[in-house]
Amino acid sequence: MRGLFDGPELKMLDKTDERYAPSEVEAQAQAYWEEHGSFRAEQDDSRDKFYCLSMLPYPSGKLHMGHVRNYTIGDTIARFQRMQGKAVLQPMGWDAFGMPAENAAIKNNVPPADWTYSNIDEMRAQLKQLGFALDWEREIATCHPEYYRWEQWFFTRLFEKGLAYKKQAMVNWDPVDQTVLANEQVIDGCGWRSGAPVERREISQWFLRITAYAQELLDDLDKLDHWPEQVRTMQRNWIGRSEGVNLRFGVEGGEDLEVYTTRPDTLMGATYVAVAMQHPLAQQAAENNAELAAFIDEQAQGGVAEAELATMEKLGMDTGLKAIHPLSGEAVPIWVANFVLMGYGSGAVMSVPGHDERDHAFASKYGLPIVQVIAKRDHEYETATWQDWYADKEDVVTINSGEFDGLDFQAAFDAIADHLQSEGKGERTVNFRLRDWGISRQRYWGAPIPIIYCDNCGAVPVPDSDLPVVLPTEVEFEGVGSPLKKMPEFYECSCPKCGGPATRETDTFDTFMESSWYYARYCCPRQDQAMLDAEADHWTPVDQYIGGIEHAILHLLYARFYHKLMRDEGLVSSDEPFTRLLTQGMVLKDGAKMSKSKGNTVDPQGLIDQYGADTSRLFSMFAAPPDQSLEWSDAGVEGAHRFLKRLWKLVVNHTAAGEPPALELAELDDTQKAVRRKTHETIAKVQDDYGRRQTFNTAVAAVMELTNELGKLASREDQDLAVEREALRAAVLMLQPIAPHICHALWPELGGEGAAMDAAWPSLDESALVRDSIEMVVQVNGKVRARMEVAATADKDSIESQAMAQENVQKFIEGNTVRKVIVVPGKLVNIVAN
RNA sequence: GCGAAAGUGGCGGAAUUGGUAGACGCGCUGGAUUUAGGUUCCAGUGCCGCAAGGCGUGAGAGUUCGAGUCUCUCCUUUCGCACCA
Repeated sequence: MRGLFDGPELKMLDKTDERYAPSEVEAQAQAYWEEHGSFRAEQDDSRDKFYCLSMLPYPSGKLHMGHVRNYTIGDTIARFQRMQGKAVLQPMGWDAFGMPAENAAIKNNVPPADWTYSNIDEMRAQLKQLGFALDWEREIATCHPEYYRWEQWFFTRLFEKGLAYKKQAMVNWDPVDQTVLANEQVIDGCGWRSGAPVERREISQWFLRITAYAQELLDDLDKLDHWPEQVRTMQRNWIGRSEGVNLRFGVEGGEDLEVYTTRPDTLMGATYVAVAMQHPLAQQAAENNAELAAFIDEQAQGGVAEAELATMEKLGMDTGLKAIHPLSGEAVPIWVANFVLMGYGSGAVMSVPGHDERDHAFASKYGLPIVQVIAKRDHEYETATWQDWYADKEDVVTINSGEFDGLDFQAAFDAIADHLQSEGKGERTVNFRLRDWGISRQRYWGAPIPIIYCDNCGAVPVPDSDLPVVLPTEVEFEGVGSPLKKMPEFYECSCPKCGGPATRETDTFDTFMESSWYYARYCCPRQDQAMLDAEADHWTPVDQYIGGIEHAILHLLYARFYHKLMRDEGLVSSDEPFTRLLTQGMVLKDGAKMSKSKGNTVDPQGLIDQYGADTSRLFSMFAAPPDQSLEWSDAGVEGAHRFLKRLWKLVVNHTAAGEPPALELAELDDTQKAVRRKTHETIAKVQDDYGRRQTFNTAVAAVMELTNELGKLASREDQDLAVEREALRAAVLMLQPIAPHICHALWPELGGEGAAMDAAWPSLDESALVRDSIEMVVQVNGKVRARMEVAATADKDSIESQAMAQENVQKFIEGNTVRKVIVVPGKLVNIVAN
């Protein structure tokens, strides 16, 4: 079969060829776009800018269906906005650092860089095959020194500002492989390779002070009114602002013990204090207590993931030390408990077993005293079970609290906080659940942390002139520890301050560092004099961001934080990086997430080869709304393909009937008017679905309805053809964002000027929407009993009387009294009778 | 354990502001075209019932003239939990 086009110029279809041949259609369309630089983004002050961004992929090998879905959503929005007249930027790049490259290196004996770059080449080719309107001139890979150079530079700025600092933090330690494990590498408490029980171990690591921005990160969530509410809620909970009191228990013969509580009103119910195993008091007590030392040792087993810590059995042991209660002056025991985390607050908590479930279970287990200090107002408080003792904040009063008795929550909070404050034993504090961001990774395939350690000068940032600190790519990879630690040519250096012998940091950055600012770098990817420039400020913030819901907290919070850091460095002027967010759902097969380990993946390449890019794109947009999970279906793909074939044939048959005359609105019969109304209803709906609702599945359904409607134009009168032409032109333009190749081919057939992707969105004729009459439903007691045609201009009274006159309505109200009639104009009438 | 979602025919889903439940697609059934398979086209298709009608959105309660939609309780599934990306 010969091709439909001889070259990238727009050509008319061969009228003898009625068959839809996606591979040829798609190759021709892509050649045209390539030739015309159709995807290039340029600043154009005559048009509004629109920055459409999909989360950049990790180059793991080949595209998977999740990628196809994500980038089709992004491309659909980008192409739609372009048809709305916007200057659109849609870039693409690679989140190229990470563990899988190291794992592949160990397994296949390939350097991580080689593996990564060859994956990028493969995936780039696939993205091009799918016809995404990406500006490839702006492509970046985060493993390029030209990219991470600026991240290193920015880190040294943060270091100077005191926003980057070092402290001890817990990691998963594999005692056999002598290496740090990621949480996902800890399987049932054991290392994934060695199988050895994992230990919790503290090492010195770099942190970014995200807590300094906690309040702003929380407050600005209110500005993000185009983000899904659940994402904002999750971030709010993650930041976890609470108001409470930092208070101090005295310790006999030692420094005061500080605890944080949000419930100072229950302070009189604190019958013991629990400290973390790494707390100095615990360590001190263990020195003279072999049993306690053994307990602490034993509890160091296991991983550091919060889910693991939160579900493990709550165990503890008495230190033998006593704390002095700040109100009562009584001595209460100090216990070590495995659920108290050194990293949170001060590593110590006051325990109120009368009103906290976890404390209650712990106290019951170890025979510690339980005291009730809150009761529900106006109730007998001697109740049978402790759960009835009320830890609520509403409608409660304090009891058993001496001078603080009889107060409600807020009064007790204030009275006790004020008392502690005046005694110098505590102060009101705002606390956040959010912890500072640990950015050190003991891995090779990442951006080197630009710090030099000098015995005289301490930690010294690498000077700008020495950046980037380039990661060596020729490495021996054995899988035990980072290769950088075995490369003196990398870590041996001299101190930038004093010139003395010094050692370079061998840890690398968390890969979230790269993905926290790439969106800004796309705007000026080749800028070699600065991290960002004016073009970055022109395009940012991103107008539409699309990515997986799994990034709802970490990535999105880090990127928001980074944006504020860059703002405060004068690099951007906005407060938030992403104006609108769409979180796409997962791609499932047989009800489970597609994954290699489950063996239920579908290779998009096979789909493209068999059906073409347009069918793949159409299916992924039609099968489910974008923010919900998408259930894979081979039959559904067939259905999408069938629709494209039908569309192709519709256009071929239409053009075969000859060139239609101009529309003569006055001459249209009722059928023609109805089809024309459908056309314009569809334009209005699809525009709303693409733009406001972002429900692409219903947009496709609406276009399908429109093409189904064309079957009603049975004859081939001139005005039939004119109405059909208008409908088909609209259908092709409305489908262009989703199935751009076939629409590119069909558009000139329908008299379209230029390329379909450059065309303006079809204009809506409001007058075509006008109806003479409307079908309304008549209910009796909420059940549908009749349908009737009502004049569009009818008032409520005439609608009501028309409804009452319906034969079936009379039948159902017979013998009853009509109590009420509700008329919802244009929709229904409900007659209440009994 | 904590946080966030989801649950509607045989299947994916629709119902946008509390107002006709099941749009659109798949599948299935029947018919037409075809030598046949496939393709394509037409009609039907929530369940029970001959029909009239009744029932029906995970379960149970509530608010309302009216609830898939709002409130409460419960069940199930999925996602995230700070070193996977």
